[in-house]
Amino acid sequence: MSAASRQGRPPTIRDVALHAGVSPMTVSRTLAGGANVRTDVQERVLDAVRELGYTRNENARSIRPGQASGLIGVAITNIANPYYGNFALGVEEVAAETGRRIVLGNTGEDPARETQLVADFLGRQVEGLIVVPSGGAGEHLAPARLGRTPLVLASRRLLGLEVDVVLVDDIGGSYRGVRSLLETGHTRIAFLGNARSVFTGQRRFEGYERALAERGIAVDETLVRREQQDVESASAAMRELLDAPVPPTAVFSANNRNTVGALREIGRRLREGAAPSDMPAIVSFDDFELAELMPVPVTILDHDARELGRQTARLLIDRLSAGGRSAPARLVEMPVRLTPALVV
Amino acid sequence: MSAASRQGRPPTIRDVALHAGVSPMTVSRTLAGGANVRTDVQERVLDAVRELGYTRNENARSIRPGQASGLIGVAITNIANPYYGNFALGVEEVAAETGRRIVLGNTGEDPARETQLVADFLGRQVEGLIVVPSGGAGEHLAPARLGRTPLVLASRRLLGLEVDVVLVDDIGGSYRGVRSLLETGHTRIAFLGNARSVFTGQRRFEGYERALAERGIAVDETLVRREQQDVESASAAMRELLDAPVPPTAVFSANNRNTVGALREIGRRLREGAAPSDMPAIVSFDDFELAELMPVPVTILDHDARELGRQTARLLIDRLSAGGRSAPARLVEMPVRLTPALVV
DNA sequence: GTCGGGTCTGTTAACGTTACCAGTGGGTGA
DNA sequence: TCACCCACTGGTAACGTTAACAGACCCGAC
Repeated sequence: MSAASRQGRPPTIRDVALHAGVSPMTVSRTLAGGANVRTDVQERVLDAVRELGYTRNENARSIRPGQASGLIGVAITNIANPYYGNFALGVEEVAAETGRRIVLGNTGEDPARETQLVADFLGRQVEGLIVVPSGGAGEHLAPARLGRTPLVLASRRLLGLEVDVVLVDDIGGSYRGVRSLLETGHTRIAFLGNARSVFTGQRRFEGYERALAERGIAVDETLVRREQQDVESASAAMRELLDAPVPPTAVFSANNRNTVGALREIGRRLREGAAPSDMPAIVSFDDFELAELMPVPVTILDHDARELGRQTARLLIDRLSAGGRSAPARLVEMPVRLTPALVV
Repeated sequence: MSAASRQGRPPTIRDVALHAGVSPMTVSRTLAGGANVRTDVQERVLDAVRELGYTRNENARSIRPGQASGLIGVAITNIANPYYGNFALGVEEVAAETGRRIVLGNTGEDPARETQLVADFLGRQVEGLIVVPSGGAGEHLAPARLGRTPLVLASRRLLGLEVDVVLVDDIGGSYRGVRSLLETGHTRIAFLGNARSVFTGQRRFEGYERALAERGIAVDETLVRREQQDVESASAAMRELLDAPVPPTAVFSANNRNTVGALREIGRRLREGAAPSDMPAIVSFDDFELAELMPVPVTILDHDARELGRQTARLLIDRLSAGGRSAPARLVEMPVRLTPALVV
């Protein structure tokens, strides 16, 4: 029988103390490492712990001053996206190294949910916050709201917020991707991406623009589609582009969702008898599995989401171990790797 | 200035009370909904809350008897896998409906990490646990360890553990998938899957076996590969199969990782000049994006991971709202949908 | 012998919150 | 006029934990 002493409530340190015939303090000391507790007493305590199935109440522990909760709040925009899954994995990895755990929340790109999430994280006494901002103005991340809780932003930046940020080299990556298309002779290159209001969407468009400008090519607004939110709308945008009187010969897709949507549309046309050689070449920002098996050449602009997570977590851990001292905000930019299309 | 009253520590309910000229109790009542607090007093309190940037300390709150933490611990084997990402999303969705939040942990298929994770979850006073077991014996999930904390298992089952489980119709799905291959005339069908010790690996093999047996075909052990852990080893296994004196004409892949590995190997051969018609047909348990664009026909056995997450969460929420009453353990089996290969 | 130092253990008082009880004051009905 | 109820507010004590202090004991040095 390992029944708790009180009806249906988990055993407390007092129950363990009683069971082992010592004071709660001795139990606490034993569990904290056993300094200044006789070995035989420690054993008695640990036996009692096992017998009662005692687990220390971390919440009660964390309300005492100086006791950190060991939690890091992570707010991402979409857990189902493997990109953010990998990001979370990287964060978790680094957090685990310092014995911390992550609480993960999904904002679904909704600023209201993000606000609520951050408030909840703070209420649970997280030691620090990692946020992939979902586009809102970000008052809920203002220093006054966060108090002493450090914050690191990932992927996107918020204007007017002086905090650590880890970004991807969106502009440089896009520039190189589009340049690779120009070098193989393409001049009508379409852009599929996020709205101007999305930080990465804007930056990736900048890279596109810059590469074209270098060749003296003006942006053709009829080739630019920036409102797609999901795979379906990306497919639709691709359909419009391909049905235009003079369709593009190449497409620069600024993110994973757009790439998948574009490829779905291409697949549809191939099944209807279109020739692969009539389909545009694709450059995709963000990797996806089996890209090398696509019926049209797909060049990948890849960055390691997991490493992005690690870097972000490291900046945060840095702040945490620095105590209260506030260093200036840092900016880290992750490199982007270009993988040329494999020819099937 | 919204400086906290005490150096660098977040404001407490007492600070708010002082600032609003009321007692802590009145603040607590206001924050709990405002019953029996005059409207003008409520406003004064809420003003003080805003001004000080006060957030209720949920940890302190949760140590009082009868106050639930509002947390659900979710242990999955691999966050980076979009399958589990979608699963987590489903859980989060249902949890959010009841105002609860999830704490997500990654076990990486390591029973030791799972044990640690569960202990930590319990220490943080989660209201319930959702676990995708990572293959260990599961003593850390025994009722004695969990006390009153309800547990629901997803995807896999643990022998000797009488708890709610949500499974996928592994056997039936595999059976149908393999039968579809038999019906199109294949008789040499290879199996790529998980080790016998993995619950789903065993079940999916059973479906494969059953479909073959129905046609009077004995399992050819030279066509069975069950030790692959990742994409690379799956590719290697596929290579061996294709290099055999009499290669299989079709491959049943029991999970996403094996499918991707097999397709990578097929892609390699196609780039080296092999004819698509010489490649085996594929049936894949688990969906993946752009399957319809593969150079060989891929039939998909799909189940909705997000819905699996929702179902799992619902079983748990049920237990939570049932109070202490213990109903018998339930088993839910999710259906599997077969999507025939699209011909390019 | 006793003093100093160490090791070991227990007592007390918080941490931030809320349930419970005890008021206070005003209104209503007899 | 008085009893009673109700709406409102505050004091007290507890939730499970640990830091700080205090005491008990033992050992060796003077």
